[in-house]
Amino acid sequence: MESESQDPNTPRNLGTERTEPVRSRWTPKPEQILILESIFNSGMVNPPKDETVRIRKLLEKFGSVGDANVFYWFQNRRSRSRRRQRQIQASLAGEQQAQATAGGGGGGGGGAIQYQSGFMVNSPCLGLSPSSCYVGSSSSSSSSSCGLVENGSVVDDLFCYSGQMGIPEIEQNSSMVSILGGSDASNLQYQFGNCMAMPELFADATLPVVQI
Amino acid sequence: MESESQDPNTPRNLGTERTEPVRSRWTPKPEQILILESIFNSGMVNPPKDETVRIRKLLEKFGSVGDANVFYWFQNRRSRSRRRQRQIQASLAGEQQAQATAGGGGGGGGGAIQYQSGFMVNSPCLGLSPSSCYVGSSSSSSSSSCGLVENGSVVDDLFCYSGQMGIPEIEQNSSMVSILGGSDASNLQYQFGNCMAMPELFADATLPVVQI
DNA sequence: GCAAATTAATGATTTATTCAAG
DNA sequence: CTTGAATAAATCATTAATTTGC
Repeated sequence: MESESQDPNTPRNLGTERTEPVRSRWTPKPEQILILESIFNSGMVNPPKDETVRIRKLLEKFGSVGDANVFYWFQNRRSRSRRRQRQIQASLAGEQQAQATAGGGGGGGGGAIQYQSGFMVNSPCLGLSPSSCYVGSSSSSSSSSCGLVENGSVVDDLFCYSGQMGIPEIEQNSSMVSILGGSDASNLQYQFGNCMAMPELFADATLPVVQI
Repeated sequence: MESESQDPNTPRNLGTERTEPVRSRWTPKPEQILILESIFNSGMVNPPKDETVRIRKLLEKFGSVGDANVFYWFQNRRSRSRRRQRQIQASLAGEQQAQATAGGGGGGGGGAIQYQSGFMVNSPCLGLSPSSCYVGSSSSSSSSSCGLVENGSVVDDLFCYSGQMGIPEIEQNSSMVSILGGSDASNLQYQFGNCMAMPELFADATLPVVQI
């Protein structure tokens, strides 16, 4: 009720408008990206809702996040990973025009992404269960309730994924390096989140309430 | 660790699975469809979140619904409306192969769908605001808190959309007729909603909590 | 060094497609 | 076959990198 919210105008910017709601977006912290990447690389590329909540709670130790942000992240991650894979395939096909079925070994090439749209046991290593899920925050973290230690080697432990990972997909280049380099968990610039209209994202579907 | 024998496949059911949660889906009541159609036809083809909640609350007077159901309904409605439009266009183009720009009047043809990705003032007639939004439930409604009367003519009033509608799109054929024919608001077969894993649909995004 | 301008990366939204219940 | 649900693809829009001129 009381839906007398602010002026429902300005779907996008009008250019000369200054009363923009300035819909700001979540900016994941380096540690959060680490966690997300590790989960994704561990094979859980499409976590179900309950797992997403768990992931969100874990990420919240490093800055405020919403479930939707986590969901979006995985969705985008999946999509872009797939697209990159396709582009690689296309460029290879275009490059070697007619040299198909070159029986290269299993190591380097592109691996097919294995979805698991329904469920998944758990992330093998980072697991989200109270196992050894430690993230190294480089300096002056408050050591909150979750056991987060600052260390460099545990970051590698984060990526252990118990031997077999879901997606090979060699792409440590993008952000991981800079993360491990210049991480500083002190700046908590928390956005405010006006989220005027996100059409997706609803909590209840398929009748959570019965309501006779 | 426990990755062996947990075949990460089964994106959907394997068919032979018996421990299926049996994801049952929402079955909108005729009155609910009426409301939804009227809102859609009134021009609000993509209601923002708060409007969706309002719509859901209105629909709940006729049976249990979730916000996600409402969102899905509009999404599918938009999509299929557009597809039908396209098919009509395609068939027309294929039929009259080269007779383009036949200056026919404004009445019949296909109108372009006008999205409103961000907001919308309100539904003109049905409005969801406590205006004259009455839906005719054919018999023995409980006349709950919202002023819902049973009447045949108000159904036409429901579709009034105050003079100018958003999408002409002649398609009263599909469901509206059967609705007005065999409506009976008494059967409240409420589903249970197990919703094992709906990856979309989350309530919070863009940092609802601050949580320093 | 710094800030405006430009580009790249990516979070969020919408559309198209697919699957499956009824 | 219709249509609710789910997901992938495409697109939009904002934030971070970066370049550029001073």
